[in-house]
Amino acid sequence: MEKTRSDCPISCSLDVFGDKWSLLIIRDIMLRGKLSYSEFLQSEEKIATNILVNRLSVLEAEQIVSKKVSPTNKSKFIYSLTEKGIDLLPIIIEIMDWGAKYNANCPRRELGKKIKKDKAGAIKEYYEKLRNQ
Amino acid sequence: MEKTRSDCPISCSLDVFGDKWSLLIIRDIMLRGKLSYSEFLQSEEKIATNILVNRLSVLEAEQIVSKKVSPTNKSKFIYSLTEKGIDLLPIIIEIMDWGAKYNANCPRRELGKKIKKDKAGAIKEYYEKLRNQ
DNA sequence: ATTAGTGCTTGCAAAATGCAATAACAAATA
DNA sequence: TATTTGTTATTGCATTTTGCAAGCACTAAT
Repeated sequence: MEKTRSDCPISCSLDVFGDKWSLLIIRDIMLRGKLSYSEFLQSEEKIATNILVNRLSVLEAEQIVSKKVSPTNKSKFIYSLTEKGIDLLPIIIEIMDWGAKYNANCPRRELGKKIKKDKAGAIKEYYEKLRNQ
Repeated sequence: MEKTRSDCPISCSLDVFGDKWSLLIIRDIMLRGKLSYSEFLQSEEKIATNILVNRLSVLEAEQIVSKKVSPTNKSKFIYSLTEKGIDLLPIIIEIMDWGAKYNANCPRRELGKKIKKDKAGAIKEYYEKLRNQ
């Protein structure tokens, strides 16, 4: 990494993923089963290719995602979460919960409803799901 | 607000605070008892004045913070968290926990240790503290 | 041999950020 | 009253990041 602004853990975290795109890529991998560059590009927020390349490389450098050649298609790369990346789950869940609570236009779907009913249970469930893949 | 990128609650949340500075201002109010423009300026990350003004106005427009004239000094403004702002607590806590876990140079202080030992308890405790002020 | 899929680069315009200086205003002080 | 200090905010300018469109390199499939 370049340089940190301070030794505050919040500041250090934001140095890594404090932007409008990084956590959306994490969301795609974590909650939507997306694995590849072209799948990330298709998300409804329409990330630009140069931003996507840049964020993936930062996330890889920070060891939040790992990049491997696809076993089924040698010209394709597969991105997956590392342990450090999986540990972003509670942050993602809390941001989702807050967003759903305060945006009338953000309907809670399956996971959103589960979070509202039993947040700790939802986190636990998804942790297990993520660790076993 | 301008326009949202999608109706995903994570995306909508990041539309509001997905940058390197907004959550640091929230941190200052929430965990460090800072109240005023000049106190925010003093934080070790050294936010620029134009960014600070801009973020405070966005946070106020989003009803995350409220701005009032100081009762003790009529030429001073006091910023405080609204209910919506207080609800950012779990996000702040999770980001702090992740940052402390994965940055060797980010020592856990009081709150950090409390989070590691009993995260749910720490959140509950700070919720009560924030609601009663 | 051509076409389609996949990941990535480049160029350029627009927007955001960083930095330094300074303004507007109120309160305190000389 | 005049001056200084404290507080919030603006401005100008350089730098960096982002957004967008086009295209490149390579592999796989037809």
